[in-house]
Amino acid sequence: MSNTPLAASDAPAAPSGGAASGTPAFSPLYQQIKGLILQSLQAGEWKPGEAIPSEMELAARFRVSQGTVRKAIDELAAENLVMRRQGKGTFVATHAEQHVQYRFLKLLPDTGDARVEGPAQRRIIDCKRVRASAEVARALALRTGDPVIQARRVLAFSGTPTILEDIWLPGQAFKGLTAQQMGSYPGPTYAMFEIDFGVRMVRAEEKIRAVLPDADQATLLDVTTATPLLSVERIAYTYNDVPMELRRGLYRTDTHHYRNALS
Amino acid sequence: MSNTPLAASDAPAAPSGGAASGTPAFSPLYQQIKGLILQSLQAGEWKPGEAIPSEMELAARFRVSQGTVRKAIDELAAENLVMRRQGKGTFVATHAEQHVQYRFLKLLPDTGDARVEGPAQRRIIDCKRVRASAEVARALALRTGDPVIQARRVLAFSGTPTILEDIWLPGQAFKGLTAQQMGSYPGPTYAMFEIDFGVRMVRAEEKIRAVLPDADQATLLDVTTATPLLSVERIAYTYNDVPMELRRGLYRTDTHHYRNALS
DNA sequence: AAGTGGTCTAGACCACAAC
DNA sequence: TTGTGGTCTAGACCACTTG
Repeated sequence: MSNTPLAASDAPAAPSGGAASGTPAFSPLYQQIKGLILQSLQAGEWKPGEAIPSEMELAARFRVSQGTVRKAIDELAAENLVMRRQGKGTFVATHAEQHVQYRFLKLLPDTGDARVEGPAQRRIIDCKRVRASAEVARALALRTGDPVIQARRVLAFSGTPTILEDIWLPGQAFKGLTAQQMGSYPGPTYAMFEIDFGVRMVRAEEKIRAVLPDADQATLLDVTTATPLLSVERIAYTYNDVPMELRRGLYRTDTHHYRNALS
Repeated sequence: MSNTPLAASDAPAAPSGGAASGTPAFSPLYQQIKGLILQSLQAGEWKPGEAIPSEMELAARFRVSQGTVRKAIDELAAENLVMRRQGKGTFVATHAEQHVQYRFLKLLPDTGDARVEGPAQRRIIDCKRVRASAEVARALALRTGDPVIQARRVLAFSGTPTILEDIWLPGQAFKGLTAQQMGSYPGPTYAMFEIDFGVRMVRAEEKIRAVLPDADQATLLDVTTATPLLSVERIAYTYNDVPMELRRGLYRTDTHHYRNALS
């Protein structure tokens, strides 16, 4: 078969892209296929937790070999966008029934007994509509003054308040989010975002500092204002690197620690 | 060709492993090839920075197809153990001429201008032979009282002391390490470990907390004892998950932050 | 021109899950 | 038994680097 796939409804453009401009911008076929699958994911053609079509079906749809589709899916799986299960199929990743709950939370109890810790108790302090400050607007790629939803909550482990979080969400996408919703949903908040708002967090970046809490923060975490805390500023992104959440966490690290693997 | 490679000097065992014991312990061919390449890397058959044999050569040596070798190398490259360069070959990864210097250091200046920051000024405070405490011994998989080398140093950026590190190394492997060596080597310390001691750090794990410094630490970092600092406890591993370094870092986060990407 | 890694294909067979 | 992802092969061709 020719390297250039035939024209078809879903078929990709010829692999060798690039017009008269400077760089050839060569893009391999499997990357183009990956992009097409990504578009379908983004468009919601397959919902979180559902199976996507089999490799053979996708190969037929895109007029390429199974191996090419496989390599595209390999990369999506490596980025945690889909999940493969031998004998069953490939499924759209979700924060709900994830192998690890709380995929983005790297705070673990100091005791080696990882994840024997029960789910956190949540206490919603606040949840209101506000206007974006310059800083919040920049983080969420909005304009200063745009409507945002701001929430504050405390997570406690076995009765000890351990995490204080301030969360900012674009008002547009999260219209109608209530404190009730934030507090009552069982399971990860990001799962609730998927189900109730169709917003899927795909990756995140964190900036970590050591800080001292102000009086309010100290009270909520049941520590003194002289207790050093971990400040974790997270920006979470959906598809296409669109920021959809700014989250400032204050972590107590007297019985927990932030764990990171380097390679 | 048969799925079972022929017996040869370097040829892997039959792909379907497992004797009469419980689990079949099936291991795909490419994993076995990966293991064999790993052994050669560990044995020093190819030095850091050198090229390993081409895929065709390895395929011939192991009596498998090029595609199988490719998949094995793919995984090694994903783990940063080797580095592929199209048209040139596959090279043993090194901390020396790494694309990013300081592969394991995630502290960045707050200014978005990443890595415009010059190299850190190093000041060795101390470097001596001591006996392992219970804690150090556990981290390095030694016995309490075994000889270890302990070093303390301060890293400064543009004149501001920013990182205070205490480092413990197994005395066995690092016999003869001097303060002179720690201070005078240009480039990453891990590169010096490779060249002078043949020890290659392959991955690491960090536990991060917020702490207050004691008087000594505060003095060395030019802060007060009320200044919250990031405590970064790192264990670095060579091949086969053998721990070879314990490092406790104190980071000032007034002009820098610890950056982490989640996916 | 020769050698390397990178892409793409087509087909065979294996392991796993569900019916 | 059927269908899924997973492995393995063999061969063709492309892109990049070096001589």
